[in-house]
Amino acid sequence: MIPSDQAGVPIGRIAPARRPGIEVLNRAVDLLGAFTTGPGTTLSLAEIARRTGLPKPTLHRLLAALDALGLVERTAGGYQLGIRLFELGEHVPRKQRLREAALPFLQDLFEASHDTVHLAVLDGTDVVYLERIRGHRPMKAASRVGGRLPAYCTGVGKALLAFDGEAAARVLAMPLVARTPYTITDHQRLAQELAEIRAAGIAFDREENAIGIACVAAPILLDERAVGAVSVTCAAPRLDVERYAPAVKAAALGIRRTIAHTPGLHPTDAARGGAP
Amino acid sequence: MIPSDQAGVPIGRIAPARRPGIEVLNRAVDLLGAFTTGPGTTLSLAEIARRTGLPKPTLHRLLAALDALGLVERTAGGYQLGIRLFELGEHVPRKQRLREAALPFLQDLFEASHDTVHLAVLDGTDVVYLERIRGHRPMKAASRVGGRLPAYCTGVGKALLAFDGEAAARVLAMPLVARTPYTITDHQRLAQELAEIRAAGIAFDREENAIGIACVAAPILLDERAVGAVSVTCAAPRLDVERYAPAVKAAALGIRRTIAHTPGLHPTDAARGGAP
DNA sequence: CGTTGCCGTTCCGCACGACGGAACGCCCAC
DNA sequence: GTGGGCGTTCCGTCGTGCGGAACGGCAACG
Repeated sequence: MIPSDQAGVPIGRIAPARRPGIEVLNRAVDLLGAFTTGPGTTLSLAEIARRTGLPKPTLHRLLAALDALGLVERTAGGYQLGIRLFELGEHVPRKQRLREAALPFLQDLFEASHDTVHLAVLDGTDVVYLERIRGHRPMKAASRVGGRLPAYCTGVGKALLAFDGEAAARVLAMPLVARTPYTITDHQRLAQELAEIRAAGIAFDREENAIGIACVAAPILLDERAVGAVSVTCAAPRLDVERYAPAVKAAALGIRRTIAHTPGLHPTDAARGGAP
Repeated sequence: MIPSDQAGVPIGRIAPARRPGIEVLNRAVDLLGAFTTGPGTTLSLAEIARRTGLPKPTLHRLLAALDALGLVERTAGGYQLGIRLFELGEHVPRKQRLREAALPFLQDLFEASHDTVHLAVLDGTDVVYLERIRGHRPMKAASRVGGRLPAYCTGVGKALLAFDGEAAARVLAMPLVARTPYTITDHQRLAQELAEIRAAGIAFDREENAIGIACVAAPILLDERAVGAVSVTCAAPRLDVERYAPAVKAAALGIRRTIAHTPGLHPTDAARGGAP
């Protein structure tokens, strides 16, 4: 009687996009991630639905659950990330230990250069900034602590990739989109540059991520693997970024020395970071 | 015939402890929380099982899922909290905005007192520390940024409760366990003290949380409600903590002025924090 | 004023995915 | 050799997360 019955297979069902893991968790983290992509820190349910593509009733339920757990807080204008997340974030050892050991050296580097100084680690195929020290000079395309950028187009990112084979392999198997005319988009060229960085122990970014921004970066090595990277960033016209190379390298070595054999600085994972 | 069959109700099934929300999420957060209770930052699966009471196969599955999401990282000796959590934590507006506005005032307070300075907010019936500035004086019972303490036995906690009716009500409906001989464990007495704090705009902690530690705290008010609190902490023998009261109060007022009408500083929630 | 659009919210029956006891292989300490 | 603790896999069951549909409130519109 009802014609559409014949279809048998429901049409609306667009490939459930089989991801590994537990669906609810994946979705919940997508939801939380919506707060870190794009501007705004307080999002309405509808806005989250737009960013994540999840159906509204589902979000409603998830948000209620996350609110009760303190991962999200309900405010007048919508929802925002909750204090509990901050609490958990402060207990992340990769961040905690590295930052603690590195801070004095970052300070020195800042004194010496009076330009923006960064400390970052690798996560999948991205870099995440753990710390930043900056002066009063305006810096467009401002990075932020807790911010995330593709590794292949940043100084710290390339420094890290050069000393992390697995991660490099993942990046080299992934389309490299141009963020400026200077971004490296050719896999072979990237592989070659990583080799050079590996040899020199220093990496440069010359407006590959943002026009007008250049930087020098050095990896912090431990057992032949990079557990983090330091960099000095400044306005591109000043081509003397290279002047800071020795200082940056020295800072990285200093940090390496103080963390010596601190455990738990590199994860032993492999998966993750696969790109469409 | 197996006699136990007659029971009808399975014995092992200890009341599923009906919590609201989504079970998987509750458990996942319990799991993550295991890393913030007790010492150690790298836990084995078995250790997590002990702390959370969850069955091992379940944990195994959860950990794999959380690892794939970056909330947890697998290392040589077990699991640890993952960078992704730090990333999310840095995007929490309650923390971000307050901290940013407060930092200069905290610095001033430190210059003036040369004792440990704290910035904290309320979460449920606890306080969570957002920032700490401390000198070289050793301070036992060390607090930590991202740390959590019951509100009723800390200076900042009482300052916050005095100006948050809902939270105070929740605390007053909850058993108050003594952490030192000086801890307030009587509900009526606490209610009275909160009233005094409300009148004076200043709170004291005289070894109520830890022996040998005293502090002065003042709430940061916005629309009659506390959105955070500042405190100066020092060794208890020095009974002149009161000397700092004016400075602490002034700092709180200064912070209040700079955040003026910043939105999103207090959550509108209610639930949560119910205690067994 | 009715209308339209977008919002957050509730309902409810179905299907699928999380669940965990049981059992396994491993390594280490005794 | 043996016992205990560990991480891991399997698999049948049942509970629970799912989301389309429908609702009421609100603001902007003609």
